[in-house]
Amino acid sequence: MSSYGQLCPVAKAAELLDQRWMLLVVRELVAGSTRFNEIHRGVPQMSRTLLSRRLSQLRQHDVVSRQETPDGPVYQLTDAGEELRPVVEALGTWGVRWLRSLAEEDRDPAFLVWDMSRNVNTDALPDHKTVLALTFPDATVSLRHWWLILSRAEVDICDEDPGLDTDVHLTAPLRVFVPVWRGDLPWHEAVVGGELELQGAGPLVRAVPRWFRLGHFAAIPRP
Amino acid sequence: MSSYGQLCPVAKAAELLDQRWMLLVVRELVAGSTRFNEIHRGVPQMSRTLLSRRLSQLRQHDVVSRQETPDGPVYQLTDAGEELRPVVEALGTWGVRWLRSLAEEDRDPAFLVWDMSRNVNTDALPDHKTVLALTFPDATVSLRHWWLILSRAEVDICDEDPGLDTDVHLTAPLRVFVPVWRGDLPWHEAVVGGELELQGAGPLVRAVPRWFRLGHFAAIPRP
DNA sequence: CAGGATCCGATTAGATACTG
DNA sequence: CAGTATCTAATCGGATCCTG
Repeated sequence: MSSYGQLCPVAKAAELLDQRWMLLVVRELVAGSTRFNEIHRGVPQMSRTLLSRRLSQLRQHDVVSRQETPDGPVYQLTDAGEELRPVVEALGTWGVRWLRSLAEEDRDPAFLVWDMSRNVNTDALPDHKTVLALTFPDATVSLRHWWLILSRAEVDICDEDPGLDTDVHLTAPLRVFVPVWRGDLPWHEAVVGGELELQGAGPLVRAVPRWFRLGHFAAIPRP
Repeated sequence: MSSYGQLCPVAKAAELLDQRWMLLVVRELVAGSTRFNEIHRGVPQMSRTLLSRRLSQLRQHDVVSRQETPDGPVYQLTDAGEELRPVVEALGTWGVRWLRSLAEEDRDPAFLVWDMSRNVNTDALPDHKTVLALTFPDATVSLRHWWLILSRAEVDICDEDPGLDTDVHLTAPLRVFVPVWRGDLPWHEAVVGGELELQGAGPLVRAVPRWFRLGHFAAIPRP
């Protein structure tokens, strides 16, 4: 956290926030994660050691508070932290508008599914527990198959067959589904193009697109 | 510029922007600097080598364009770059509200005077060329004395006596003047407290505060 | 689950010298 | 003025192992 030696508020803010992973940790907190492992699920490629350091730094600057509870520590944004929301929003808005090209390694299925799980439109779900199987044919074998167990109470992610009946099976290459999730490609266009397939009972299949809100920045207009 | 391996727009934007000095370079461009050395004057502690690298990266991502002119190369924000303004604004707004404590080394007189020079309210200046001498008693000897030569056409900075008649002499420790410039301490309060002194003809002295707009984020309300 | 301590390797920033 | 090339030194992040 070496200093820039400048009095400018941008410099002082950057000193804290431009450190590696820092903005993504803040993104997770802004998104509502509070537990250490919950935050880490949003930044799985970050080492836990570093996450710990970053959280300490945020606490030192009164951006985050930490409270011990019977269930373990809970991290929460302070008033100062809450006001970082516009920063993250501005950054994401800019990113989705102007940084369109994604490298292969950016299409991490683990993050994608985790992001899906926290953008479930619980109101639109069927009354009963529903199992949505996901297959990304172009992903590494170990990251190719996922299951989302959806109910109004909670959403579970499995990376191995949970042994439940699958209600709907979604198959699409990451090359297609990631742009859909980011809002670069309309859902129906991917379906018509034949690259996004849905199998299951008709009414359920038609309802699937409403089960999710898509990624946070999908609705941002593009240049 | 190693990748975060995430599809999230915040992550993609951070990959580019969270690199050391990057946001401050963007700040300079947003502030209107276009020439290499002009940009560097805003980030004097950054090595020119690194500034060169950062500008290349910004060009690679179509944030900045570079045009050869008879006077030399000119850097300008593209449409994408122009849209980084909200990011810098959000960051600075947050910084000035929540990061109040400045270390000694953050009160760099060189940056301060440079920032003053580009926040001159030319409309409020006297008709004739005016020399404002600045003394920061608590600064290192070599950074203690400055002169601003103010006219409606241009503003010049000198770090040694230009040999012109001084119209107004401002004396204040950085410990006081930097908070004034950041908007943490009202100008008149510093004067009343006796720590900000102005010497010169009465009408000129009274006009000085109107010659500057103060730092860009000085007017942001504080929590 | 939630980390702290340590060590090592990769990155990368800075200094220096050089070019047109 | 406006950079580039190269080398080195310091930093930082990740992996590993450990704790309660």
